[in-house]
Amino acid sequence: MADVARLAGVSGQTVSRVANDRPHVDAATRDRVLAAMREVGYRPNSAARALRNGQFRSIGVIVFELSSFGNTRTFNAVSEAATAAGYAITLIPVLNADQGKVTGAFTRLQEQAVDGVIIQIEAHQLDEAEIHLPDGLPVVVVDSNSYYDYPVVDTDQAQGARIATEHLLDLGHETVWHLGGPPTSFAATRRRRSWEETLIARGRSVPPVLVGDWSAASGYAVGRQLAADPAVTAVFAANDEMALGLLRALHEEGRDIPGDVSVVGFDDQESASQFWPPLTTVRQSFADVGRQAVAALITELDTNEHHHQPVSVPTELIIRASTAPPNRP
Amino acid sequence: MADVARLAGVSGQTVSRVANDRPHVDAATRDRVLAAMREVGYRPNSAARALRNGQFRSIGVIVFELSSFGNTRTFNAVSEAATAAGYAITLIPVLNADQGKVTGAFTRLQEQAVDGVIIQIEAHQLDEAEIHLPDGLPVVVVDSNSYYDYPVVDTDQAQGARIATEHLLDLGHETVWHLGGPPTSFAATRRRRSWEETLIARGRSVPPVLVGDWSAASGYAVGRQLAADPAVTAVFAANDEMALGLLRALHEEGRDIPGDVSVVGFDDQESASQFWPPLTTVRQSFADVGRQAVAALITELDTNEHHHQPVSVPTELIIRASTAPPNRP
DNA sequence: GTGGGGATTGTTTACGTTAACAATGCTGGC
DNA sequence: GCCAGCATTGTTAACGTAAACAATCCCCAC
Repeated sequence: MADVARLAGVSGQTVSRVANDRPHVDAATRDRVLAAMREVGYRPNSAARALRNGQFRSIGVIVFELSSFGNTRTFNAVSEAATAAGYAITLIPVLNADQGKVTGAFTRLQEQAVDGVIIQIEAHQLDEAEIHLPDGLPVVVVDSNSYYDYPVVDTDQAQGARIATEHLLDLGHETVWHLGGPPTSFAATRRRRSWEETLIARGRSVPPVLVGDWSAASGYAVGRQLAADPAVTAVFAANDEMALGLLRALHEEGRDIPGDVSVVGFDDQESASQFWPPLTTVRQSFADVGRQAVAALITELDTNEHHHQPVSVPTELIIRASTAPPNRP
Repeated sequence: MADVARLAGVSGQTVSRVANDRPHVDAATRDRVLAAMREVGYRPNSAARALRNGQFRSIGVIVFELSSFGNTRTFNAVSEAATAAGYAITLIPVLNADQGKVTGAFTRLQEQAVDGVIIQIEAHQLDEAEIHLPDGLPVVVVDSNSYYDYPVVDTDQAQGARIATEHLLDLGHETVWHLGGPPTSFAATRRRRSWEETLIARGRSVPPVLVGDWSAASGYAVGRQLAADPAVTAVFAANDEMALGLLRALHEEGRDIPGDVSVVGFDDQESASQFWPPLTTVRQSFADVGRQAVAALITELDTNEHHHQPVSVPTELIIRASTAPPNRP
């Protein structure tokens, strides 16, 4: 900056004004400074800026398990939205989400001088008492329970599970089995509960829940039980991956899909349309969740006030070839 | 920091020494300072640190298309490795990789005061002439061609394609068709070339290449042609997603896998083992690529010298149920 | 012609940290 | 007992930027 000032024959302050597009700079002077900047290859040093202004134009993101499909997609949307809003993204991945790790991640983010934090970790893994946030560091929580003292953004899990279950019932199935996600997941819990409530509301029997861990392999393992049971004619899988494993188990057992068994997934991951058969599933908009989370955080940053209404992003049923009315014997 | 110093009755310098675990601090004093830190909730301000030290302990990552499987996995590994090494990750996603965007991403990273950059964009999308790096900002390129003036880390695409093709030939197939990735991708190009070279080395005919865009949907679209051609008995798909679409096309055409047609994929994404049938595929270790990239960058940071040998991470053939010897008519 | 007021530019200072140097006190060998 | 030398602690200055304030200068209304 000093070089630029010298070259342009102005003070550092004027360079600063030009760099920040502030008024009160003569057009000729501005051009001179801009030319000098180009010549010197001047880039403002954001460390100094951050130090001076007390903010970094940077958003910290704490993610647990970037490997899973949904988390990745959401993170992707968050990063795009943040970038579009002129914020950089500082990522802290947390491998095994225990208290210490999460708290440590927070500590690191504080040190990184981020302006706000988006936590993308299922909330029950957090113990509020354990996490000490500095006052004034805005936080938005994604994919979690909503009793937190922070704004929460999430897919409307209940609605998604309901339309999936109702779709199968409307096709004429007597009841719907459920291949659930891990009980440690709030999303899984809410999908399971909504499925159950939907069945009860329609006066149907509620079959026992089979539980996987989101992975296709677990869907296969659990799916073998479902495939072997001729009473099963309709299954709602808590995500597409497990549905994929279930499809394989049904194929192996020689059961026709959707002739013998209808399957609905959840996510609408890109390849779901290419499963065999193409999967009927609940599309959730990770992109919207990410965008909304960033929007909520930026609102907090700008206005400095929480608004605690949780944001629920609706889902949409995508009907493909894996569901059909049951074969009447 | 001033508060801590006052509370502990020492100077700021001593607090700094404690914070950085420097010697020359009395044990009693250290404890007093630590207690004061806890009481005040002191966290060092990394902006000031960065300003003072000229480095941020932060690595910038430029990623094109975080949505694709491989990129995401690699990025994930990069973030974990960097975190383990005590570096934070600053992500700049680039949506549509044109020159301007990439250059802009660089600019932003420079402003973010990162210590080094990992570029995870296929290199042919970059035009070296267009990119002006400040001297001394170390760069490592992932997944790209290797004629760059930066260290390059990538999966050994040629070896992977070779073992896939040889596996099919060894099973007794006359030749191997190829469902290739987009020609704009270096990885796709190298896989295609290696497949071709392997066929030629064995004196086999080289069928025309069919090209997809990595997506399962494109694999299906292209796969329909392959499925309709009875001469096709073995296909090497350039990634698992396209293989999934191909499997669907073969199922639709009523062709038995692996009885009529054998299929090999590339990636070994998690669900490949649950495809129908479970997919024989080439496993590439994105985790290794990410770790190596970080290691190379940190070496550069520490020693301040390039070492230009490209790093090639080997692949491994995972044999499952989608490949078998051809049916002899 | 004169003074007020706005536009433009410069000067000073502070942000929080740490390197370099200075100062103090203590230990031990002669 | 005295001084060298080391351990401990404090003081000063600087990193690059921008806010606050000060200083010019020019234009225009009277």
